[in-house]
Amino acid sequence: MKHWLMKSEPDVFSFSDLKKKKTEPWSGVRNYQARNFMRDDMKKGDLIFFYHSSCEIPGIAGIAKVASAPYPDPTQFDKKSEYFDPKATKENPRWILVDVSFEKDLPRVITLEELKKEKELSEMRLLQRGNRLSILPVTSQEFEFILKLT
DNA sequence: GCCAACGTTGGC
DNA sequence: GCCAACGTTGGC
Repeated sequence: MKHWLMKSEPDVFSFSDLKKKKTEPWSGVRNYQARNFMRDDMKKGDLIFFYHSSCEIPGIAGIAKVASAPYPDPTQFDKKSEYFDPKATKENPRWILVDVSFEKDLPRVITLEELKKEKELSEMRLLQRGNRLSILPVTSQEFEFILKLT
């Protein structure tokens, strides 16, 4: 099983929003690398760190999981959506997503500040310079280590 | 195929 | 609000 970290701005869609809704299609990803992770590497049941970005206290807010196989992001076909892509067609969809579902709460938010302090996490993708990807792989070792921080 | 210009991300 | 870093676009 692979592990992931997915960023979301809590003002737009927070971990508690996911908990309320149970499952959410991860629409709106418009970056090829992030898309490829969802299309090629994610498997139903993979565990996800749900990360809050661009907010007062950035950090990992909870655990989610991949809840579907990959399928075309419907917002790319929707002219009224801010994610509409005129170059995408039903025959040739450009943007692929998976459903993400609530898995479990963490005892507390694990802050970015905290993660940065851990020597064991110095290689973590999230902490590398200039990382802007909204979906990142997390190694099993990193995943287990971070769980123990709570 | 190169690269300058521009837009976006996200921590601070 | 600032700005570093990076992705995308489009002219050539």
